[in-house]
Amino acid sequence: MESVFEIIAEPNRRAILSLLVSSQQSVGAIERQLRMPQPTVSKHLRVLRDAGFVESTVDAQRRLYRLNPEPLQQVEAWLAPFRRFWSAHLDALERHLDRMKQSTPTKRKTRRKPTRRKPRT
Amino acid sequence: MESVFEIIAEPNRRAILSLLVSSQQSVGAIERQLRMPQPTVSKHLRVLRDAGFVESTVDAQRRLYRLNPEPLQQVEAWLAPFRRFWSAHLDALERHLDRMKQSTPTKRKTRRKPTRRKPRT
DNA sequence: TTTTAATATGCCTTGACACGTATATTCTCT
DNA sequence: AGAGAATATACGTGTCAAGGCATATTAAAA
Repeated sequence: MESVFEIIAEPNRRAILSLLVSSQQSVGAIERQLRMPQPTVSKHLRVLRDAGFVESTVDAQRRLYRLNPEPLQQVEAWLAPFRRFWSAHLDALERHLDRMKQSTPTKRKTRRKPTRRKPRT
Repeated sequence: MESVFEIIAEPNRRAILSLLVSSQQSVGAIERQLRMPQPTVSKHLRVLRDAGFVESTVDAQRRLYRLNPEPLQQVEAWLAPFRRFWSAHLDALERHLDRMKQSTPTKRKTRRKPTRRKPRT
């Protein structure tokens, strides 16, 4: 289980995380609210904890799990560069710029019609 | 392949998406820049396209792929509620509130020592 | 029309992971 | 100490997706 993205790819884990936004929860509480078998909850919590998404404290026999934001910030970070795509309604503009750049590392004078392209090296 | 999260769970797909941030690219260009076999690229692009992450236009035999932001906005949306966890440095405050809520749906009088916390309810 | 470039698809294998069920572990309370 | 609650872990199983390789497809160039 490498990246944070694989962690949050699992629906149940996302559910657990979302649940923990409001407050910390015991395993049993999660189990009941999300209607999933206890071993499933524990296993997912294990994964989440190993990945640093949650932390736990002990309260007698029960464990209270709470959110730890760091790993999610990685997602946030990855997402950042894309944000410019919807932050304004510059859809058209952006598409325009897109066309202009058209970077293709190999030298390539590609145009459409009469002038074709050279047989690429 | 259901959720957008599973789509971006794959490292190569994330790489492709990131590559498309700068400009649209042909399959071959992606293939070369990311150093991955062509079928792999095509397959991932297929997945990305089916999921609405990219769109393509035809340029002779080659296809130009460009980004489509919508699906990523879903990630953004899911992430939103968590943002309050790092937006301010209210880590301490937040942890405090966390403790206060402490919801445990079932009736449960199990307490620890003489004076624990009030039996909730 | 034959060849070559660019991309897509099909098949097969392999590995990862989620789940269910059973069981172990650790507390608490009587 | 014994019973029961809360949580963790082990094991076996099925599924599904990613990769490799070969091949099909489409378009262009010779």
